[in-house]
Amino acid sequence: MPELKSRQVSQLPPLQAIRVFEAVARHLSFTKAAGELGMTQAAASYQIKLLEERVGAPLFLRRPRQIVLTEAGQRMAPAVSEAFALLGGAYAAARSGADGMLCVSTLLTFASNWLAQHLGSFQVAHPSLAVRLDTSNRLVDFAREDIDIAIRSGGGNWPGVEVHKLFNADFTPMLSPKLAATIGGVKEPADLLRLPILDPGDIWWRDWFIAAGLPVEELAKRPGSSMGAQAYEANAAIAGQGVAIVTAALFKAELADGRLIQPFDLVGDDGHAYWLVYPQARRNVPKIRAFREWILAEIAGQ
Amino acid sequence: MPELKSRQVSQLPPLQAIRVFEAVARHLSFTKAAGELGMTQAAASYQIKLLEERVGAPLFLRRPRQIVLTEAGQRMAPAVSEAFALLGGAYAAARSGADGMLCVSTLLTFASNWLAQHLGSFQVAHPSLAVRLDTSNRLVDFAREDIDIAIRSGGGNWPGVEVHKLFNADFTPMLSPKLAATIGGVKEPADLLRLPILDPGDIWWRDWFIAAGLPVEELAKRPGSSMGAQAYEANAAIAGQGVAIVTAALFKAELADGRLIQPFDLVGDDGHAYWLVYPQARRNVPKIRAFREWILAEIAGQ
DNA sequence: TTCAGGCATAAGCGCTCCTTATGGGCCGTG
DNA sequence: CACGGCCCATAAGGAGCGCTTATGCCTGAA
Repeated sequence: MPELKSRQVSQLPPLQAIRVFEAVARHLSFTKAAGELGMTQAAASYQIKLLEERVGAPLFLRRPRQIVLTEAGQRMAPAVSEAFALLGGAYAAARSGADGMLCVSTLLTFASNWLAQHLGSFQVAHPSLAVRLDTSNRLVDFAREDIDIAIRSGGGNWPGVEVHKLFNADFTPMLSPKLAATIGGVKEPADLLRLPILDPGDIWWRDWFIAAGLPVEELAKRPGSSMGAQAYEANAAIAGQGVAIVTAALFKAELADGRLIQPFDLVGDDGHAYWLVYPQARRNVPKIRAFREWILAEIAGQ
Repeated sequence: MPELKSRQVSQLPPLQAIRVFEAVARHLSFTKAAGELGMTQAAASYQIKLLEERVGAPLFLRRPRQIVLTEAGQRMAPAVSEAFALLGGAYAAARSGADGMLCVSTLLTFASNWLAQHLGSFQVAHPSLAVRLDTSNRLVDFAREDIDIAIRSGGGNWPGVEVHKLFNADFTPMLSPKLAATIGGVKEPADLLRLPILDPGDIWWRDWFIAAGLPVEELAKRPGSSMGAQAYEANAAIAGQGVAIVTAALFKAELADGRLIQPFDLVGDDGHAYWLVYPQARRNVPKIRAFREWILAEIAGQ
């Protein structure tokens, strides 16, 4: 659309020159304005001259000890100042306003079993930061979604992002004490075979069974019912519906208050872990740095 | 004032990037925005990336077939657009607004005896141009006064200005027919000696007397009374108070209607002339070009 | 008269910003 | 299902804008 192009080009003034004009009009001094803008007096003089040529009229009258605005300059100055105030405000708002809202994409399980219990201390430490949680198991693409930082599970090798390991995604069977009591307690791995297995198709079960020396064929026979999130399976386990295989680190509260028990110390580990990830380019953004430092300290401290 | 400097520098965004942002936000397309701004898509991409780094947050989400504003971008876009509208308006107003007012500095005599009678046709030809006359005999300095164009009398060799000769500042005696009748008509130069000479100390009288073969000693004896402007002396002459030596070209109307007569064809010429002058740099400014072309045609046509 | 303050101007160069070229991702179509 | 088109990202390279330094001029004050 060439007509748009020519229209715009001719309609907008040289911006750098306008910025200088605004400062000079405010100070009524080339030297002072140049100082404010961090450049030399000669540069200011150059820009004003440039702008005057573009406008087609002098903007300042050069009087011996000072300069004054011409009529044309007087007409232009107020609007220009206002425009820059607007621009500066919008820019500042975007800078700090963006800092006021932290969008965290997190896995459902992590959100309900870890963040929900810890986020309070982050809010206390950063009261001006509003946290928006976006829980989904999708692998977020920072370029396509309005997400600042994410919790992911996996191998930790994603390109273009900064990663910090939170904890290993090891896994171990867990069940309610009441369910365990129905068979007189779970003493050894084989006891599990006498109980319902939640999501027996899960590769974790297979890995753990192998590690525990149990026959994996058993699993195949079980009716499959994947709920797709540890939190759901854990709830089923708490309700006594079966044994779930989950990451122990995410259920410390349930273990502590006895809703769940972890019958064996043996944990499986497929090399996966929970990671904190965010775009490398944004590692120094205040709110991202704040969240990173908080969560790493929180993980290390517990 | 270093604190001002740092404040400003950090507060204002990179303007070129902001301009690109405004266009991209309007089109929601890098390619189209780049087209509007007359640059390549790569350049727009570069500037947006730059701005995003400065703001500390992404401004657009890159979706497959289009881009959308992030929250931060949405906050910034309206204010930025408004600011640019303001800027564009102020700039356009200064460009055309400056064209709407033409400040002419002119000699008193020229204003009252030539411009006053001709300016009407200029107004008709350029109805949108308001002309402000600044009559004074000072030599205006375009850098110090808010003047677009000037009429000057002199040798025509001024530095830094464009000059056009309007007519020679030749001079010749003029008087009212009634005064001439009091001595039975003015037939030859010597007749003037029998009449009052207005401003006899004027160098023009001396030059003309010499050219006419009259004794200049006569002039020295006369009581001096310079009025400093031809218009005043001409008025005195019209009132019959004496003989004035003035530039004939400026009194064509008075000659035509008989208020003044020019008894001799002999004119003095000291090499001076009336000139149209204006800053060289502004020779192509529309209103200046308009006035120049008009006055030269007017002079040539009469 | 000299000095200080302020703007204009010239020369020179660095750095921003733009261009060209290329690649990748996604969508529609044959 | 593969291909072409559309759009954005990125890298490398170059041009010109816009800055700096240096200097001069003018004016008003001491």
